[in-house]
Formats: sequence, C-alpha cells, structure tokens
Amino acid sequence: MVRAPSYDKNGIKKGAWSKEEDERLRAYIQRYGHFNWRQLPKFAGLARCGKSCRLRWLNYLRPDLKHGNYTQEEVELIMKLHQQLGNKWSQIAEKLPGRTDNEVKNYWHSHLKKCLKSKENTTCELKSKPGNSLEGNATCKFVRSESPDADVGDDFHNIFESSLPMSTETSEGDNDSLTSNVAQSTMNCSRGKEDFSVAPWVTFEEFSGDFWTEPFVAENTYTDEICSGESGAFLIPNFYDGAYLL
DNA sequence: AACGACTGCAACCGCCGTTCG
DNA sequence: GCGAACGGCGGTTGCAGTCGT
Repeated sequence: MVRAPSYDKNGIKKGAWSKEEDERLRAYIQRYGHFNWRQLPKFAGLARCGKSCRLRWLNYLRPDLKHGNYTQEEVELIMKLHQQLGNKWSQIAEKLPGRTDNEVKNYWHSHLKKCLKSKENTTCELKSKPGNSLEGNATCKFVRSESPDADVGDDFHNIFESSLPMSTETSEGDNDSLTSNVAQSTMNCSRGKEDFSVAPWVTFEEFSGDFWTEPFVAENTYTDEICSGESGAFLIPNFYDGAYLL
C-alpha cells in the first residue's frame, strides 16, 4: 500500500516512512514545532526532504487527525461541499475536523466518485469497514439537478440525497454548525501512560522544556556549532551524525 | 492453492501564490 | 520590480492487501 523506501542521488530518502522516522518527526514537532519545513529534517535528524516531512505530519502524524471511519455526516458534507466547491479539497477538509485534504481527496476518488458515475436517480451503498461508524452502509441517491447552470462540471449536475435524517436541509452557510456536530478534536495526545497537550505553534522561544538538557532523541549525538540569536544560543545539529547534545 | 484484477491510500510531483530581501 | 525561498494545493502514481476466478 505504500511505496518502497529508496534514496535519491542526494541521499534523500523516499517512500514509506518507518516507525522510527514517524516517532522522530512527531517527537521533534511536538517539542519544537515546525518553524521551517525545509530545515526541519536536518534538525530532526531525518534523511527526508521538508515537503515529505510536512506531508507526513499533516496527513498522518498530527495528533488531531481521525483515520478511516467516515460518518454519514461527513460523507454527506463531502458530497455537499464538493457540489459547491468542486475539487477544492483543502477547503472541504477545513469543514471536516480531523480530516486532511489528501484523505478527503482519496476518499472521494475511491468511494464517492464512483457513486456519481452511476449517474442520475441511482443509488449506491457506501460500505463501511469493520468498526466503521458509517454503520449499516449509508444509502445515497443522486438526482439530476434542475439548475440551468451549464458551466459547472458534470458532477455538479447531481444533487446528493441520503438516508440521513439531517441532510441537505442544513441551511445555506450553516456548514459550521454542521461541522460542529462532528466532535471537535483537541491537540491532546498520549505518550505511553502520560497525556500531554500539544500546541502546533510552539516555537523555540515558547518551548518550556530545556532545549539543551532534553536533546532530541537520537543516537550518536554530536554537535556542529553553536550560534547565538535573540533568544539566546542555540545549536545547529550535525545532521549526519545525529542530533543535539551539549 | 495460485494467479491476475481490482481497490484503497500513502506518498510523490509539479505548479502556483506569498513572502522577503 | 525582481528573483529566490518556501508553503500549500491538486493531480497522479506505486504498491500492499483484497477479491474473484
């Protein structure tokens, strides 16, 4: 399901992320935040490009993410928003707490698009995975819109209906109230038995821990050089040898 | 049991907009 | 005004797992 790991000519790793890489990235961002994606992999001791780290964090590691288990409300909201916005996945994802644009996009292409392909006045079943809260398979129906607007894409000519009690009756511009029905996620996550809150905006200045005495976990920790800035001295880690330690 | 087709989704790619020097 | 750097976005790809024969 994932790409095989490989290295490009610059020694940048591509492909599937290992558990260790995930832990390293997660630990680093939770501790220091992501001030600069391009520099982050160097500081975190990851042989990845910044974009890859950003994508991995945003789409998979963020503690406020939900995975799988699309609710009927979410399915309906995706359909409705796609009608309104088209392939603006990031905007659609904004209305779905805990979902990413990538996830919504994938879900659309793998589940919902085929429903629309079945064209007018047809029904399809959105089958759930085991444990999916989309219990008992939502039934969706698509009917041809009366709208004369011919400029929009073919998909926009369809109106989504569902077996849900709540539905497209949600008033215009009331998407916020709809999304509020979906449990608002928090930035809490757990590490072993201890719970701790995570602020994604944490910066070096705000980090309350000791940057020096609590080095980012890595083996073979050596330092390259020490720089000074407004908030005091900080380390430039030796990317190839490991991470921080003073 | 074996094998090919299909599916789902993580990850990559390339383009675009914004910011900053 | 210009170009480089960076972040964000949408489209596409690769491949493990699942399904059907």
